[in-house]
Amino acid sequence: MNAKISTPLSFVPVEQKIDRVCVRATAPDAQQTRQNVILSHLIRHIQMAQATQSNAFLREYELNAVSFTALMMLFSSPECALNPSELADATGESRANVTRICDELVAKKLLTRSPNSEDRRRVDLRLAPEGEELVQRFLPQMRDRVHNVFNVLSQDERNTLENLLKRVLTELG
Amino acid sequence: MNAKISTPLSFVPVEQKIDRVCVRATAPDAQQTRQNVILSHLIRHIQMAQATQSNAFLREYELNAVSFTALMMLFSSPECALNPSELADATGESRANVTRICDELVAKKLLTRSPNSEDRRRVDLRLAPEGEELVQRFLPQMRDRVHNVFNVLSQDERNTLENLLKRVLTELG
DNA sequence: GCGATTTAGTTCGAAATGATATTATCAAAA
DNA sequence: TTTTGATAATATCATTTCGAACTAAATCGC
Repeated sequence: MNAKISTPLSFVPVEQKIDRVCVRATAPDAQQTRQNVILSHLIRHIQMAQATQSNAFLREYELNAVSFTALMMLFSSPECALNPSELADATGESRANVTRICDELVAKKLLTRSPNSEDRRRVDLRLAPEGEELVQRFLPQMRDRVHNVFNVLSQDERNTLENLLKRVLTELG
Repeated sequence: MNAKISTPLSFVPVEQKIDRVCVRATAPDAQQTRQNVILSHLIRHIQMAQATQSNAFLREYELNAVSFTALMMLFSSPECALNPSELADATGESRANVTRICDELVAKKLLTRSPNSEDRRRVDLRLAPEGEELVQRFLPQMRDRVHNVFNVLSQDERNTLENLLKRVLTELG
């Protein structure tokens, strides 16, 4: 019953291919290109592996990683309320997708939608009590999942990683 | 100041929300939880921003990031050939998706499919000359895109980042 | 004020992706 | 040999996602 998908996440074959790309491409600064591409793919593989694992865990509870993230971001907002566009920024999802996700969450009574009194274009999304309970219930388990992954690094290393990733993200803005 | 007009990618609001999650969750090791969650979301946001940018660039040429990565991985393989499952590992995509992607690439004459002579279950995917040209043509531009992002880091910092990310990915395997 | 522009949110259609079942082949054990 | 199980690839179906078009409401410029 160990349906653990045999996921050979070994990055070695990927890295070898990137090496060969750089050899074949004969770029002027092949070494740096090689490293940049590797960094890019590392991030991609990590993200996909994380999403896959989170989704597999949450599926039993008829949730997915994006919905849970949305609930968590609401959970952590003042009065548990956000606008759809704020939620889109917080989760990284498109606004269209946020609309759909909120449809689902409202249908599940985890979330309420109400018109904003000051700006009638806006909508207030507010976490319902059931949504709050749900977040409280799953947070520890989700925390453990993330925990185990980054615990291979020391505190210093985590600080370094955080700093480096933030600078990279800033560059993408 | 903080309200940067054209920067929806600002991570600051996300980080503030993560902070509040940790405060509310009252975990025993809130500080470390906070950092782990931030790291997780940083990686997610970087990956999504990268994918969005690459897709936007490649769309003009009726390609997407995944297809291009597939072509690149073939480009760098011995004899420009791989099996679908190898290609799935190299790209991080599911096998089902690799089948579909290859359907497209074969239709575009960028790729050929032929049965493997030794094991008739297998299929040999081979980059067609047109596919090879295409990779050669776009590689410099794709390289520049990745380049600019990671160039904010020094050589030492890139080495560190590579090392840290590899250890994280290993933990996910 | 008032038209033009911008912004917030949604809708809709198309594209991308994954999970599962299916088919064909190989490998290994009985 | 026959059977059993594993593996490779695909087909099928449902879900997820984004982009573009759209509506409504606010704001800006005059």
